Amino acid sequence: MFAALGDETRLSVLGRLAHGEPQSIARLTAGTRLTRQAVTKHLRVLEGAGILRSVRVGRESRFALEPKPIDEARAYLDDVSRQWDDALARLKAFVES
Amino acid sequence: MFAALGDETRLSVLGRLAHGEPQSIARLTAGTRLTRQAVTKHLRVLEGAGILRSVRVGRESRFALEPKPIDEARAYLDDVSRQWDDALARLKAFVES
DNA sequence: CATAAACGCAACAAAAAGGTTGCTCATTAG
DNA sequence: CTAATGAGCAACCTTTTTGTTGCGTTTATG
Repeated sequence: MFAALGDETRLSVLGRLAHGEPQSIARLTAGTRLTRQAVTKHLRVLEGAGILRSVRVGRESRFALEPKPIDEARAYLDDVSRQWDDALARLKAFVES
Repeated sequence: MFAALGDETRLSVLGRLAHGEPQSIARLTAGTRLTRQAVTKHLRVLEGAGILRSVRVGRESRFALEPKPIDEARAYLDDVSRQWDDALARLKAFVES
């Protein structure tokens, strides 16, 4: 999941898909300096991580965002952050005792 | 940032640091099947991403969590999620009009 | 129907990531 | 003081990622 997000190209694709409608591969390729196949691979990675969902309509594949995995990632970070806060609080309590 | 989180070993290190006190490299290595150097590399990656902070105390380096970058990542995911919700809302409004 | 657009698949090349080994240095413990 | 522990550095190897090129297939368009 995080590995899928850990790439500039994929993050930019995500950004473009986040605030618009589903887009085809050719459309997503325009605006990058990469070939269509390179972009395709990135899209498949994101799809494999469950972040995107693709639908074939006519001769094009349209990719759209799938918000659930993103929420899960957010929840995970919440967890880490909260655990750390707790650990600090315990440390503080220990030091002050 | 996400790239730094996108590795099992590093995630587990993060998990172990999240709910405890700062730990040395040798300590973090125990419990993995990796060599100390391998773990060291992962720690440096996390440090390079700003997720960890290391302090040399005596002959050991202790690593601790730095919560700010994690909050930033969370905020980013919030953003993407919110933008997508808005996009869906706009689409819905458009369809119903 | 002929052509072009959008895509999938496979082979390949280059670069980056992940990991090990060997050696050295500094710090602590006995 | 001596030995052992905790680390840093560098070279090297293997695997994964990232990207390209070439070719074939399906769908739309003039």
